[in-house]
Amino acid sequence: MREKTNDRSVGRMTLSKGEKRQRQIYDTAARLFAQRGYSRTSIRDLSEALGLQKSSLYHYFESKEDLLHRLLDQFMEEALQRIEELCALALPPQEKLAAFMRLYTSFYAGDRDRLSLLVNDLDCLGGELHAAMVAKQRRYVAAIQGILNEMRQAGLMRDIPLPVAVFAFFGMVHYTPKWYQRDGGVSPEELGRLFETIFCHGILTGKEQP
Amino acid sequence: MREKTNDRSVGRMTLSKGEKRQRQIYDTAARLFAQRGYSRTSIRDLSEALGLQKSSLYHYFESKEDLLHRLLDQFMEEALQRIEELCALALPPQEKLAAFMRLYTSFYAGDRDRLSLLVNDLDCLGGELHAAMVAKQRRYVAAIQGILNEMRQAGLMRDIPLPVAVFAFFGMVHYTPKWYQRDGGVSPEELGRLFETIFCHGILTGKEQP
DNA sequence: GAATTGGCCGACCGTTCGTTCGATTTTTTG
DNA sequence: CAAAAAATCGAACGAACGGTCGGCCAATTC
Repeated sequence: MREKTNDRSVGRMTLSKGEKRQRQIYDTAARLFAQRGYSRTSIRDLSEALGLQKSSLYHYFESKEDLLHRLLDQFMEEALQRIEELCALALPPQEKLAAFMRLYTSFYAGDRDRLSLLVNDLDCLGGELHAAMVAKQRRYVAAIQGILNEMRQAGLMRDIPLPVAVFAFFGMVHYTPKWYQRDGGVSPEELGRLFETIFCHGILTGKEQP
Repeated sequence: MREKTNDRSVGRMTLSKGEKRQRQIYDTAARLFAQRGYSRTSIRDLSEALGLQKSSLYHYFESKEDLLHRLLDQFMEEALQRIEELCALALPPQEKLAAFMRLYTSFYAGDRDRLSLLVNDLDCLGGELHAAMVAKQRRYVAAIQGILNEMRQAGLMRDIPLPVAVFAFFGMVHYTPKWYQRDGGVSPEELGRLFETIFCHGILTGKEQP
């Protein structure tokens, strides 16, 4: 039950008891970790929230760190897949930039718990696990940096250092777990459009904009 | 040596041995807490970095939580003082907004360690201490929200919900500890001007801009 | 120079942490 | 329905944590 891929579950619609439990554990862990932070949330906290003994949990992950890694890895992998899918499209850079921001924002702000882990607790991983996650993060940065570079060369961008622009955007999105709530009247998709407005008007010259 | 105010030190230029030690301890604590996070940094870590026994540290603060609170309180108090000083000035709202952003950014990005504590470890405080810090934070939010409200009423702002605009800005600045380094070619003051550019063009209509 | 204070040490305490292990119960398989 | 596998339990472990206490040493005060 702790193997990375479960062959029997592909293409089936009913979940076995163990699979249901696994999802329940992962979701609860993400929620608790996001609420109180990974390091201050104990395995005991998690087990009590689930109504299980803490020793029972170790049938679903190898260690607390492994649990965090699985949560982060699944989340980032899905995001990366969608993003690189979008980057492969043949779109004019300006439209690609806007689409990127809408996708990134809506996906991340749409799963507040996981984003919170990504932003706050990634450094709790050590050694290889940490390095692997950082490597995945760099692929995001490279993606948006590539798009912005095109815009710069086309003379469409203000005189702002590329990293400053990139991290201004990441800052907006990655800070959302601290304040944004889905049920507050603004959907993740709307938030994506709003960030697109702010960022595009913020870093682009209006030369070719409507 | 752990009293909140030290009468003998006011208006004197030389620091006693204990006062020097106190600063050394606070600065080292801020650095370590920022590097590895408050909860994962032990009193033992701090004592080893200082070359002292951990019991010795308790002459300078009452508890680990008290130490964090002092770091945050000093930092926020100084920031608030400067900000409310600026807000008291009779400036047109647009200039005030720009000045606010430059001040806020340069002050916060100028002390990466303390900002990191503020963003990441404020929730490690419990009860009254936490409530007091949150109350101070609200004064920032109220300040910038007030300015933006003026701009909105004057019809100078895009159709963006006020909280979204406010936290987009806070997001940019509060995310800087994750990537920004003073010696990377951009000074905190320059960064403030860049964020001003991005944010103002991002949320304001160009109607009354040069 | 004696008395007082502030700074520091080293040993120790109780608690909580993540993790392990063998036994037992529940579910799935043939 | 029996055998195999998966899931859960309860007790225990060593390590690390924040914090305390009494005594020692050096600096300051009178």
